[in-house]
Amino acid sequence: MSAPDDGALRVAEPPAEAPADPPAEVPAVRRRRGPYAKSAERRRAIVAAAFDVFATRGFRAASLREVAERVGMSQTTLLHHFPSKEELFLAVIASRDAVEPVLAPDALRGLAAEDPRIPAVRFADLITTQASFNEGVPGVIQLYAVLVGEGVTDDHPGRDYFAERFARMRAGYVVDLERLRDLGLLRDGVDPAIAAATIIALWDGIQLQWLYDADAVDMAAALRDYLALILPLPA
Amino acid sequence: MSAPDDGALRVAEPPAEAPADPPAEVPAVRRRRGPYAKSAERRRAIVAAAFDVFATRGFRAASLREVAERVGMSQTTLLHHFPSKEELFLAVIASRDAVEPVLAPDALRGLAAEDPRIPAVRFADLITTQASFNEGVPGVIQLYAVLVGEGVTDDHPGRDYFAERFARMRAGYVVDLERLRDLGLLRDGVDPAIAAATIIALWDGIQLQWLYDADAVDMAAALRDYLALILPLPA
DNA sequence: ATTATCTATAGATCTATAGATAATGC
DNA sequence: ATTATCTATAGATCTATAGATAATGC
Repeated sequence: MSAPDDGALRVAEPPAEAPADPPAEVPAVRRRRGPYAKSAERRRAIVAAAFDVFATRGFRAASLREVAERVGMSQTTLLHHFPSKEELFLAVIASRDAVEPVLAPDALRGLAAEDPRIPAVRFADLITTQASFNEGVPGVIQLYAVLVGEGVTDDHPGRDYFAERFARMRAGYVVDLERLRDLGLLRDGVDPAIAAATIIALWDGIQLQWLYDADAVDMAAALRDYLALILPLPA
Repeated sequence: MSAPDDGALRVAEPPAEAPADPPAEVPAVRRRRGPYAKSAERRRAIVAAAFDVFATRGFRAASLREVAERVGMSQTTLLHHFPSKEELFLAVIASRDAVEPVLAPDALRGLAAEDPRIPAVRFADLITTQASFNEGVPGVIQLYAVLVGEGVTDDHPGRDYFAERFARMRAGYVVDLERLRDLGLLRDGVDPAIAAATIIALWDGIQLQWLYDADAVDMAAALRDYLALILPLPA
């Protein structure tokens, strides 16, 4: 609950070419007091409201006025806390990354402790557990789907974020899949790089179909079935 | 090249409660002449420009002024041809559906004419051929990715279109996969409904990654590798 | 005479800044 | 004294309509 900004004075590094001769006791810059106690909570409320507005409207069509209205403040007060729409956007996607599933995997139940397939089962279970968890927070899925599509448009503030996110996730899965391959747990002929991109692609794509018709697809089943094709998972 | 609208007079059906007694020769409604010769070409130019603007900006952030500017007409003239932004949108997605690949499948090459796997090879080849073709028209991929994400936002004119498109495509693939299953060409344990949704999801998702970094993923390879997991495709 | 095109503009936004007042805390 | 909040507003949009003029074709 403690704010990351502790209110301490932070001064930019002096430029290297500045002659080192400032009188020690001169407070050339007035001390900044930092945000008040309720500020962190206000910011959280703003980010939460912006999360919903961005998810239901997209970044560009979302208006700061609507976000402020939901929080119950004026649009200019909102801009006091987040000096631009883009900074608010970055705070929203950072908050999205903080959503983590309550891990309750029990896929290993009934599996002998010495079963060599355990690493593969764990890997698959982490993915399907997250997918099932996400079904309970549809706003998170919608925010992601809307912004990741909008992100490829010109001058979108999310472009770099999503490009890096994809690269990071692919690299992470590649490491996992190579490890599984080295344990003899990856089906012959499966390329870890292609499988990593495929897991992410399948996940993103099935979420999209789910947003259009939640009854028409089973997100966890689609992921599990793919993973069962490339890993030795118990039926 | 011929316009679907042939310029013939089309009158709305008279309301059922109207007493059937109009003097036969009275032209109560003046004859409409229909669009002039150059109108169809103008409309095509508008749709082409709107295609690009929607792809680079999304539907909501796109402006009719920018579309009109690209065509070289005033924004109000554009509205003469398409009476609202939404009607223009519908014309754009209709034009997208008209993009078809130049089919040049040669996956069957080297396959004996009597090889029983031919239906599976054909099915996979249609998909990967389309995927490879799409790489040559990145605007088509981007338009789709941007709009299908934006489509889940409130009151978006594309929502129904995409919902129906997903349903139609899933149903189509299910028919294909059930046929393959009946021929003994679908791997045991693969559910046609889940595999149909998976093919579409994987395709959409890999296109998204490709838009963010075209060098990082191989769209056709990802699709081919998945299909090779569920169908008996020659290496 | 109808269609195509334009200028002008209504009416409703939008983000962001200026500057005043109220609340908080050193 | 600094932060938080508000009203007022600048300046730039946006879609769509009204109404006039030009081009086309029955």
